[in-house]
Amino acid sequence: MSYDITGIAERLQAARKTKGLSQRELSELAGVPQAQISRIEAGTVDLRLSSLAALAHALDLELALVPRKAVAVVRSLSRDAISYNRKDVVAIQKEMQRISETMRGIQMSMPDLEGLQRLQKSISDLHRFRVSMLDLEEMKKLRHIIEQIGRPGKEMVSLNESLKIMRTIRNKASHDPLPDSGDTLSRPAYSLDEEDDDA
Amino acid sequence: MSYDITGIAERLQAARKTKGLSQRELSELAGVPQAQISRIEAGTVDLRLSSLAALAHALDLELALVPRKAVAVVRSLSRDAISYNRKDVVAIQKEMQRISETMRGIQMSMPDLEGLQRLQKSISDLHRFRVSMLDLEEMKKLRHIIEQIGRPGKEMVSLNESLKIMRTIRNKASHDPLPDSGDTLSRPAYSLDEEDDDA
DNA sequence: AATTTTGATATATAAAACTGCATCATATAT
DNA sequence: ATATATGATGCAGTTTTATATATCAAAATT
Repeated sequence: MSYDITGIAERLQAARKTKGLSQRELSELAGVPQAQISRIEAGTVDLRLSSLAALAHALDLELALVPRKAVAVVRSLSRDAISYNRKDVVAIQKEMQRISETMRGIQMSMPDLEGLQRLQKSISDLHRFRVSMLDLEEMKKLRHIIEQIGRPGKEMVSLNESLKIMRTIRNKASHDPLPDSGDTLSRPAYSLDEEDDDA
Repeated sequence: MSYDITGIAERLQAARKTKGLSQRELSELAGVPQAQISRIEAGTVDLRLSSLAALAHALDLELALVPRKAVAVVRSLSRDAISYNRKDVVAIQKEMQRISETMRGIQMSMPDLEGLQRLQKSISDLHRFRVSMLDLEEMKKLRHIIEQIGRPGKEMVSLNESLKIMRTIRNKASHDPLPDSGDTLSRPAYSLDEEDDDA
């Protein structure tokens, strides 16, 4: 029993720190006094479900009762979110937007550029994948190169380079490990404190 | 908050009934008085973490704090498919959820079933794709067949069939036309902030 | 160096959980 | 019809949480 409670406390503290919140900040978010948060994190109180739920909510967590020893795809999904940097999602989306806009401009100024349709199709195909599967650095590279297409004298070079990067992006989306997927099937993602236990 | 607590109470009761235990039997297992269990299940008390942990343990459940981001990210990403039929997206997500739950059950009841890991990896790999790229009908089929895996005598047949459907799903996700692909580059598919109104 | 922030801890009080015990209404079994 | 099981609910006593408030030592910031 008690290990469950300890784990919960640890999980709460880890989450708070991950979000870069002080106890006082979390206190304001969750409506639980800072002094209580300190005790909770220290494991010196056996807190009530309502308090736990309030803290969890403030930390973008959700309380769940899951079967023990189960390994599930949903956990895989959760793992995605745990390990995934939300900033990257936003950044990738922004890159994609810029790429789209740049492509729009290129199509207007040089609609007959050879290979442009191919590039466009490649970019469109990225929509098949989750944003989280796309590589931010490669997307940045792509955008840079696509921007060069509009520069006189660099059209074909840049376009071909873009196609090359597109291939890289696609390959990574298709074959890169899912975020932490190597661990997904072998350990319980829900209980981060039990990594070395019950695997 | 309160919905979290309600959900927990309901989950506890459902688990107890699933296991065919009376409150008195669970009381003995968990060391929590029957009267209290009744109140807990009725949601009339704001129980302590230790009580919850004891009950969970007796019901072969595990208390976990899982990121709500997982849901939020899924929701966020599915908004990408603005022009896609939202009902389908939701339906696909539900199918995915059911598939996950079913897989969880199967893994608990037959963890050593040959090929199960392969199937699970295939399902995980679906996460590379946008929900909108997944075919609802195929997902339904998949769920149906996966549900058959749990039936005695049908394990291998159903599992192999599942793998086959998985291949179909994957192929369609990779090669089917994009939804409204003609508009892809002209609409702000990646402007999640604009759509991020409810949270 | 001075100031601010952070988490830990103490105090007193109100509220509520928890417990053992008992009992009731209803359902089920004999 | 009687006996048993089940979940709900009441009661009184005990324990503990939660809270507001305050303060401290250490760390971080200015």
